[in-house]
Amino acid sequence: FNIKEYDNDQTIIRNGQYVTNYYFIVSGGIRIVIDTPDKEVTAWLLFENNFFSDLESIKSGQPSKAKVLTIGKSTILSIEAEKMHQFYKQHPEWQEFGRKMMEELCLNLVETLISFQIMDAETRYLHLLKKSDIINRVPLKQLASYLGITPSSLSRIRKNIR
Amino acid sequence: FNIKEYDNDQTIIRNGQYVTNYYFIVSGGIRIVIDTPDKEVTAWLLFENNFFSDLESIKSGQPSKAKVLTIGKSTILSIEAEKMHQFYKQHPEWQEFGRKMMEELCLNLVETLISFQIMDAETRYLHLLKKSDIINRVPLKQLASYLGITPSSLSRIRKNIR
DNA sequence: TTTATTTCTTGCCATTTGGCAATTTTCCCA
DNA sequence: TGGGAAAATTGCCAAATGGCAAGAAATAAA
Repeated sequence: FNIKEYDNDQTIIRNGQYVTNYYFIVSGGIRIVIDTPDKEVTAWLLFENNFFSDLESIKSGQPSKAKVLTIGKSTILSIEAEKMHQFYKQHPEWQEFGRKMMEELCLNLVETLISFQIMDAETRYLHLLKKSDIINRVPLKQLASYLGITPSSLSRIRKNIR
Repeated sequence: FNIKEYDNDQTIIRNGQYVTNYYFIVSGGIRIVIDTPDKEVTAWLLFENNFFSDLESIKSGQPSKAKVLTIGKSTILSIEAEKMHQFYKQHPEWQEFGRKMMEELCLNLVETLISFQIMDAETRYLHLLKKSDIINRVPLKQLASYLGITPSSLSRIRKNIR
């Protein structure tokens, strides 16, 4: 394991990088950002006690399509995916840990996905407000793209709610 | 393993059921449907050679919030989650299989989620059209809710494209 | 095959969301 | 602490999407 301290808004994974590590957030948070021709989209937000990486890049060996930046001062652990896989081979009982980790992530992804299928933007915002404190930890701009809308729309939604 | 043949549109998992099995689609397909007060939403679509279940219900022991129905004549394998977990314990090397399964699912979920964050409905439809033949295997009504829009909107999008 | 049912399409209009730009507010850092 | 930059709010209007309902088309049932 490798431990590293970051300041606010520092890059952990660059767009185009070949990702070879798994990461764990000890403190602070990260945002996973997709660069598109016209904007930056916050695809996912994570805070302390969560794992993250770019599974696709690790699995396929292709460069990452996303970048990862810290939110506030953050302490991040990292381990080579290769070492982790070796560790799994030597201690197969730990595979269960990896599987449950993935299951947990799937459950969160499914919940978020369904929120896009069944809710409009305002309901999605209220839903997020209820279930997490993400809303108080990132600026409106990033929250908006996480919700799949523009900053001005989110600003108007907030005004409606007041 | 238990094997079972289904006709079109038969129920594999009922809404409110306590799910205790993992499933595998040998042939045919399934749709995962969420009932909301005003409509039925097709949350996910899967066809042959894929696993599915209700991870949340299995994990939490709570009744399922979704139902699962066949698409066309389908052959479905099922196994008790409990047996599967025992099997994992006895053959830890298979945990890797379970973990990779989950990873694969995560990758698909992430891709779909990002499509909601960065694309409008028309682009999302074209994207789906390009990457899969789902579009030819389910009626417009179900496709629309999978894309998070109404049937009439999807019908108009199709008209625009022509 | 014929009938009945469901799905699909389309028009009309309301609502939501986006694009752009000006102003205000907040935040950062020199 | 002050000044500059970024973020947030808001108005204006355009575009996208939804709600509803009627008619056409497709599908299933008898």
